[in-house]
Amino acid sequence: MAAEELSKRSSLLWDTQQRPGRGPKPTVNRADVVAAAIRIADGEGLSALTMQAVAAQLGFTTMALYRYFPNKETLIDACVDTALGTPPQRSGPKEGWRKEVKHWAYAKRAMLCSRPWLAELPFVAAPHGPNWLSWHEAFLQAIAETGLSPEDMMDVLSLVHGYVSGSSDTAISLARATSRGISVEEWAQAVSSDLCRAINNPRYPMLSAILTSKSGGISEASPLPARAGRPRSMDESFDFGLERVLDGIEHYFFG
Amino acid sequence: MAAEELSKRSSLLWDTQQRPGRGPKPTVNRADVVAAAIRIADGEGLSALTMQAVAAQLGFTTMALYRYFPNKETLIDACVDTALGTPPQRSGPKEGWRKEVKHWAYAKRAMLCSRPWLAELPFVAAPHGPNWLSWHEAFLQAIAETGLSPEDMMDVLSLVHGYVSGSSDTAISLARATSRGISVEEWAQAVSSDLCRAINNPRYPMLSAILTSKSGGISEASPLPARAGRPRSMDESFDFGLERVLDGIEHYFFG
DNA sequence: GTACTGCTGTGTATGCTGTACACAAATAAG
DNA sequence: CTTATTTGTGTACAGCATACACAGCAGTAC
Repeated sequence: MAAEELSKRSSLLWDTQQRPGRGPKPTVNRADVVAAAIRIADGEGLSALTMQAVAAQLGFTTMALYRYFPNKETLIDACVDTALGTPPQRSGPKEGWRKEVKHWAYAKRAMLCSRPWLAELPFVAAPHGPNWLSWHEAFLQAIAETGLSPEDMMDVLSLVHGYVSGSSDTAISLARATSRGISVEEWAQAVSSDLCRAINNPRYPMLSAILTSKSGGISEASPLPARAGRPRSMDESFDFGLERVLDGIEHYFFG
Repeated sequence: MAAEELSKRSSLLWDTQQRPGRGPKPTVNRADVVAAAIRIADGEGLSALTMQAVAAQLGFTTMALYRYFPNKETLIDACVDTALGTPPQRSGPKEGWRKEVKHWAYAKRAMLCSRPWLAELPFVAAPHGPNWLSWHEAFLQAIAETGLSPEDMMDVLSLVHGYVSGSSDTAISLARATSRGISVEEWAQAVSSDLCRAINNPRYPMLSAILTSKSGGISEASPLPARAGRPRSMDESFDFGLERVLDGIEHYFFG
């Protein structure tokens, strides 16, 4: 049964290896192996992360790695958790839950963008390691003062967490492209040329209209409070969405 | 430069192959190849999706596939777009933007969960194909009546889209596990045993407190409007978050 | 001390992967 | 009919994760 496999993977993440005294001392430890692997992923992308590359980085034979991790999957599990890092420490007095959550959200987005290869892994399927928990812990501390019930706190956590990780996709995609030597302009060109295939295509009337409208065709006719009509940057859109999420939380819980 | 590669990948997604008359008729077409590949991914997971497996499924030699797709990456691009499918057609009168958006969000979540292998691909990096656009189109139609400006519509789209795809992670992970023969109980057990490592660990005081509190320890002391104290299911949490997102949008634009 | 045990890193081998290349059969255009 | 072009095949290769047997080291038991 594959369920045991899950718990094996997980236990390796939490295992503090105490070596019994017999035999030669290992020349490195698991953390060193993980560091080498992350260096490769950071520098050359996930596809360059092979067992041979990691071994070479450490001056080892490939097979020596299997003394530290039983297989590549568990090595990657460890890389993911280490790469998540720990959320930045917020020193000084609390600034209110809303500001605290915003800091957390920005930090998480920045972390994800700085390691675009993380998003190439189905890392929800990976076991939850110490650092993954520490991000959750930090969030809960950010909203500790609100006095919400445990269940509500977890719901708020999964709401914000969901929004942040989902809406960072585009930024991550850009980060990956630039780390592969594609310029921002080239990337934007590629994305927009995909979108522009909708123009004048009867299958996409709304999209077509929006893409051709010189910002305002629709909003001018509308009596609604519209923000400035210029197109928004990715970061502005992220920020806008985050504010709406926080509004939603605020209105529900704190009227 | 890798930028040309992006546009090559994209153009294959939109290409309606008209074959010049010379040479033998191909026995199948691209759609057949994609269908075979998706059948494999659906049935045996992404790791079983090899060129050899797809070819075997079609009764071909492996190399024959390269007459239809120049490499595996472009085949997968096509699989992703096809697997996204088209959003369900909403017939009948519109029920108001809020209900329409909810329908869209549920449909998208259901689609993602029904094909957990989609989440194993960095598919934001993939080019945006016809079906990807059709989901965006459907969303825009859901909020068409609001009369928002094009820029605001796009921001609302990316907000809801971000929330839905990000917060479906856990459900997708479960779907993947069950499709691999792991029972719901086993999966829940694995996840919760990871979480429970936080208990009594001084690194995770909040998490520890929340996990040990029998639902109410914190909320009882709170004068805030709390929902029923029982733990929520994944779907309930998703729904709760979605409502908050919609609240946020509503208050901002239609306050 | 000496023998034993269990660990480390190495060397070699295997099966699977994506894919390059040359070719034969098939088909339409001239 | 000839010629050009395309389909599917066969063979080949490099790169991948990993199984297995082995050599040497470092403690433990006597």
